[in-house]
Amino acid sequence: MEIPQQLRDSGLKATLPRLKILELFQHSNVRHLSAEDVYRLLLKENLDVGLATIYRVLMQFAEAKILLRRQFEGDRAVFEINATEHHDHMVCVECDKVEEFFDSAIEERQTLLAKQHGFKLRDHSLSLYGLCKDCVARDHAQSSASRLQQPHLAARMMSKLPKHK
Amino acid sequence: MEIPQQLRDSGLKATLPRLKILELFQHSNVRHLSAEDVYRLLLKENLDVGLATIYRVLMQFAEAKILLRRQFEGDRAVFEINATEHHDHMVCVECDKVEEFFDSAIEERQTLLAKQHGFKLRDHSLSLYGLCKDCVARDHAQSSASRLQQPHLAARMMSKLPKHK
DNA sequence: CTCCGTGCAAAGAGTTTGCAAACAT
DNA sequence: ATGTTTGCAAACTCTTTGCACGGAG
Repeated sequence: MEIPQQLRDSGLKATLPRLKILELFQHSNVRHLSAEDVYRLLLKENLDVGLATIYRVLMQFAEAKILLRRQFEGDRAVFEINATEHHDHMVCVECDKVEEFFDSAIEERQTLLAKQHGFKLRDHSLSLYGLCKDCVARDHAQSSASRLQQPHLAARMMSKLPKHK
Repeated sequence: MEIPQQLRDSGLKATLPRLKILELFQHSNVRHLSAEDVYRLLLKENLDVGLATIYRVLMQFAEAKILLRRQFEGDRAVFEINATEHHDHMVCVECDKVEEFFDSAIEERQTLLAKQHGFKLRDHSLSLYGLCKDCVARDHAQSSASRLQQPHLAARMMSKLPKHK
């Protein structure tokens, strides 16, 4: 669907900040972005947007179901585009990378358990926290090569951006 | 185990605020409390504690594994005593009540999925959000008895405390 | 007596809101 | 033209921290 149309369907005018933000989520290779991530990426493109606007737009997009808001451990919320099937997440506690997964067995158990408790399920969130494949490998390499003084061998996709908090 | 002993084992002196807070978690019929919940409950007992102290104590208890910190949807963290087996939560989006559940099938799938992704699992959190049995019943009663002008029929265990946020 | 722990006030991080100017339609 | 949207600054919420006093061991 055309992007401007997608916006109009939600009663939102097709403004530059909104178009750019949506574009980011559709084309960035990082699917999960925080308000600040979006802010910095737009500044990089010399877009003069305020952080407040980004929060507002993200909120509107989430209400319009264009984006999904996710709250992993910690304080910052991240957003992802709502185009794929429902899924849960594995979050790397070292590089913050987010992987998605889906398991119908777990989904079914959840539904069943809710029913057993007389609970009317509306939403659920499952997140696994740990070390991703890359970080396990890197950590292992480091402990072997011992005294390389923490090379901090890359990995963060949002490269330069200081790991806030 | 004696409470003061439990504290000393963690290198914490047995002070009044710490004793009272621990006592709260051990004897309150509400297992999940936020810093502010604790604050208000202590004030009710005419305990003159600062909110900052509560945050500090909760943090120390969480580090000492006496309490577990949980972050459900939204911004406030809640704590519960770490005395029972691992479990996950169903959180009522209407009355904020928290129910606990455990399902070994889900646990096993999680472990398996992590392994398949080369992910070194360290922690995980699963929360179901929806309406608890009581709220479903109350909502249903209301829509039948129609115009009773929102009786707000009870339910919140933390009674008088205004629903912060 | 000696630190550890406390209350208070102030700082911090992330997010939201009020407002006048700028923009989409 | 007109109702929306924006950027800025200030407000807000939850949490953490600095500091001097007070209490535990």
